[in-house]
Amino acid sequence: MPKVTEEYRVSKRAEITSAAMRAFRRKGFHATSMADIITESGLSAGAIYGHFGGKNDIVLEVASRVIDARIGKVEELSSARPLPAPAELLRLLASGLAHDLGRPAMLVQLWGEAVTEPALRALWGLLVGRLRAAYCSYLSLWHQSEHGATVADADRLAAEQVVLFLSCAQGYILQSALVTEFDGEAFLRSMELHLPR
Amino acid sequence: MPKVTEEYRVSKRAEITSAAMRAFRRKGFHATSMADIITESGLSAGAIYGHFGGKNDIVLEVASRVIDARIGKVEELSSARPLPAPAELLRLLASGLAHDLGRPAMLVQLWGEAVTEPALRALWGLLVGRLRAAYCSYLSLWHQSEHGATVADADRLAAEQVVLFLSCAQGYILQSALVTEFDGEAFLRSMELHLPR
DNA sequence: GTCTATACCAGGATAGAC
DNA sequence: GTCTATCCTGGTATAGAC
Repeated sequence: MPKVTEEYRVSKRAEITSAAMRAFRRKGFHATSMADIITESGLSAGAIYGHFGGKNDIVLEVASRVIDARIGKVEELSSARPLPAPAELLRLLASGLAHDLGRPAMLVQLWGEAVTEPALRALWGLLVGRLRAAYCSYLSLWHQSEHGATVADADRLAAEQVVLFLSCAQGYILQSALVTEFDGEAFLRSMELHLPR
Repeated sequence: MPKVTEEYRVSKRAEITSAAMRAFRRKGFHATSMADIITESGLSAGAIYGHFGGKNDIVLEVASRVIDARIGKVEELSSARPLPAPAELLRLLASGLAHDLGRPAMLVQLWGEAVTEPALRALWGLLVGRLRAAYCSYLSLWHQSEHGATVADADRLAAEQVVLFLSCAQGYILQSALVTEFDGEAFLRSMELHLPR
């Protein structure tokens, strides 16, 4: 295969994915039809089906992008000095998410979809596993640097606490998607006060 | 209107709602079609549309039932003595939910749906508001009885913390619906260790 | 690779008899 | 109130020309 063709293919997929994200962001996930994606991309049905197997395929790509960005952020912040505090990390994740998606309604719809779509569910499991691992090593570093814990103690604490932090991130996403008068700042302040430090 | 007719109407609605819940529990929410509900109920399309405006209507009823049961549980446990600890309350809610729904996949799909269905979203907002209020007064009682806090202090603490507890409940639901090898016990133990007490 | 046009299907809802 | 049969819409995916 000639290299130009491969590059072209990749960039075309990215272009379509971006268009889909814009559409999803505007109308939500279920309400967006292939016709919407076609319009938004400026391409045609045929062109899109030449690059993706179908709507499901596109969704997988979009999900990867969004969650990958979060994993990248946690990893990046893990090597920042001074290390941000746990609640501060949540705040930074939230603002990155808001920047990418506006209201993260799309993610909530993605969860709903993953319940019945095996491929999406598998992908989600994989990505959240990686996110958890990244969060876990961040937490371990935090306990070492902030409280001078031994590596073993820090790892154990991190493993226990990571599920709590993930839940808070998920709760934040859910509530900001569904509660009309959601007060993100109040939520994050509450995390600062009452999450383990 | 004659009383028998009204009673009949109510019991018929309940019968249909139960059938719908069984179907949802088995196949998930989106994958369940009206045809499935019709089969499961042993009734006909006409009969069902005589009692509900459509699928959406049925969903609203189901959602009410499920969340109402949770609210009732929190209120009931608030007057139990000795008052269960916060993490214990979560454990009891989780087991009640498992009893009603098995894997609470249906709830996650409901969230996804609520993003785009205004009626469902409004209902969800209302119900979660009530759940939050119930949880809040429970937490206040807890701080008073366990730590001898003044009413004012207990109320303030409760208001700050309630969002954290709700997030944990939501995280539990999400993860138990989507993570194949989800370990509910480990999750709850982690809550016991690291949530405020 | 991409376009237009269209086949095809699932599923929610209704009509009309009883 | 309930049944059967059927309509109709919205939406995915494909066929075939360029």
